[in-house]
Amino acid sequence: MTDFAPKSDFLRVLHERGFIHQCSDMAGLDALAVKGEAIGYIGFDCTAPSLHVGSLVQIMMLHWLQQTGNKAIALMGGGTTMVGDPSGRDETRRILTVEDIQANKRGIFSVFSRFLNFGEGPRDAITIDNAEWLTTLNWIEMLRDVGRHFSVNRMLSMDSVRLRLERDQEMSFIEFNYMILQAYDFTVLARRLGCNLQMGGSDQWGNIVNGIDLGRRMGTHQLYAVTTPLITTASGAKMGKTAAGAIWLNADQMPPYGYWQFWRNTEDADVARFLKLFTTLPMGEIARLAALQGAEINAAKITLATEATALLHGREAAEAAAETARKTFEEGTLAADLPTIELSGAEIAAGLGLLSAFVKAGIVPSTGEARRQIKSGGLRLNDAPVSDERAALAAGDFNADGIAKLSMGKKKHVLLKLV
RNA sequence: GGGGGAAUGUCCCGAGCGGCAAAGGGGGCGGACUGUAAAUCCGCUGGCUAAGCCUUCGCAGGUUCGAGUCCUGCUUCCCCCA
Repeated sequence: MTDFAPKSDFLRVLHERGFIHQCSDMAGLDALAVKGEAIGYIGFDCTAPSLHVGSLVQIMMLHWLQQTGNKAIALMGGGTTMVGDPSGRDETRRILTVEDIQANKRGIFSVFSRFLNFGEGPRDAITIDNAEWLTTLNWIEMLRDVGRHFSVNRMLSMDSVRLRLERDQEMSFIEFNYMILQAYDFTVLARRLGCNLQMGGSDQWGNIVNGIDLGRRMGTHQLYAVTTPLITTASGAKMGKTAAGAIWLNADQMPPYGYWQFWRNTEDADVARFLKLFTTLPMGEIARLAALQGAEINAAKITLATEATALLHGREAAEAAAETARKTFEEGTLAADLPTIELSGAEIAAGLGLLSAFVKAGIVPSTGEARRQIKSGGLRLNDAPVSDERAALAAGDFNADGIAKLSMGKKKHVLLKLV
């Protein structure tokens, strides 16, 4: 793969930016993409109301597919989510209700329009829900048309199944069928939309290749597979899964400022890789940023944060987040658009304890935690360390605009605003 | 169907002679060092109106001054035999 020089913009971009882990047939796919005839899809589970950063690599791949003149399909797994993908899971997924799945689908779709141009034109991206064909399948027909092409012997040898069996972990029949449905999706998309490429994370390789196989047996045109490497941080942690919660892509679950901060805090060793994967900056510019050493690399992190945030939330929100961070961290001044909690004057007059104020601001989960943080010197009111657990907020703690700043650690800041 | 084992601090793993807010990890949070980085070191890691009070060891009862620990029943999971 490394010695292959793609002729198509699509594969060249994916290759130089580090998106490709495996590909079923580089030359074959390249030939299609050169003509702008690659029609690729990625399936997205509807298990949560928003996608998180972990799905961003796939979204970026669709983005590039479209940007390089090919057709992108975002497949919503409204049907497959009812079954549950066992890949990479030790335990059976919780079975979601149909209503939940529908709600999740709406939340997830809102993100795609940021990265893809949807429409009716030949180069426009489209979205489609596999519930459309999966939910009306007839069991006997399915067995005869599709099931006969699957060898149970081979299914048992697939990682997603084998690993479970080897560890004596339960795998229910419904999950066992997941790979059949995903393979079937590929052939349906091939027949309906001329789709010829499925992309996904490296854990999807088995499922995707099954689809290619099924396509051949069912007489579709040649299908192709591309998978991305599993993206982890240099320290080995999975992307986007912090203890504070996942890094969601929907703004109502992860506001632009928080999203910007996530990228700003990237480890040094990850900066270059992430710039390539998660921004659309030209490679030359990335090379320049990647060459920065020591503390200067912070400039690259700021660029990474702003560019990545701009892709998702728009340039304006990204610049605003950058500015808020600059004021807060570099100048130490109040930035008005830090997360803000409103308080009434009456609450202050009634004597709101500082501990409770920190809880109210969502900085700590309990007053007990607030006490502990005070002991280790982690809490600050208007940048002055809090030392007295029994202190109460006073009118004097608020500035002329009726704002006080509560902080924990270096990074967590919340404004209290009198209304 | 028969026999055996397991469930612990609501993030995970895990120890726990009847005196237990419960060992030890991991993770996380805070502090120091730095550059809003990594690595390292230190501290913390049930709740509250806090020298006190309340609630935790699968569920429900029981024995006991006192139960995570003993007894009974139930639930779920695993293993062996059929």
